[in-house]
Amino acid sequence: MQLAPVTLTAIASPRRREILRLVWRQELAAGDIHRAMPDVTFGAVSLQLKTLVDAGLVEVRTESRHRYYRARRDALGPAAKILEQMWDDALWRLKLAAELEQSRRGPQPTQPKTSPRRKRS
Amino acid sequence: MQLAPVTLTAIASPRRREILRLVWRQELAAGDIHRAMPDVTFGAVSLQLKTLVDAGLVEVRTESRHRYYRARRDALGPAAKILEQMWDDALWRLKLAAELEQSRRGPQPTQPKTSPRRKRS
DNA sequence: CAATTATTTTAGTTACAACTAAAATGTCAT
DNA sequence: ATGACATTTTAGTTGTAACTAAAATAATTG
Repeated sequence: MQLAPVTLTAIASPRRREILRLVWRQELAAGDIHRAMPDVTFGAVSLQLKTLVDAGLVEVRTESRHRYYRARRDALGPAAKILEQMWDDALWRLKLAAELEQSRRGPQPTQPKTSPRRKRS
Repeated sequence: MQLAPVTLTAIASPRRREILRLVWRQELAAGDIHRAMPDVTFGAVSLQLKTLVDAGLVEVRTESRHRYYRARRDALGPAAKILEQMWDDALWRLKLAAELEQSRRGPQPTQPKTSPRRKRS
């Protein structure tokens, strides 16, 4: 399989990666996708979906009034791994942050926030 | 190893991919790199080099008047494979094109290029 | 048919990446 | 120091990606 340059530009956009993540393992209607990202208009989401479809990275199925989108994971080839890894890493970091937050509330913070010096002079 | 989003935007640019290819397996001075892409100014190349260095994808070594650049293949992680594959594919296509060209000069073309007409008028 | 829902498309705005030309910086030789 | 070379940095231009608001399309329901 050949990885087109358009694939690289497609996954370089955070917004499109967000969409890809949503439809990675399940079909979602355009409206569902928009509901998951309320900071942009429906039109914006629709345009990005079109970009992804044109790049061959997402497939669409029309059913009655709805249009269901789903990632074509195979078409992404080696890029699929990169995305999954990025998402895993992000989860990992979130988890770490949450644990840190937790411990900050608890009895003894394991690490002072800044200036690790014990004492000077 | 964590693959930063900046890596994706870095390799999404054809110009930066061109540079990465040049310094993939050898050090090159900024001037050498510029000489290999005469369609842009030296300044433009220098800016892209800076972008690549800032993204951590290229390292630089200063020696006397020159600055030598080289790809950090390990820092690219899974993206390295993608790039190499793209370049291999491009070579592959070039090779096919060359063979086609060759056979066009030879006795029997295996495939007419377009419009199989023998002669006009 | 009209009204409702789901989505796309158009036209226009804005932010930014990639570039150029020119000035600035740094390094070596004389 | 002066000049030549190698490169970076600055300031300004331009093309385009990402967006918004609104109009257009399309399917469904009463």
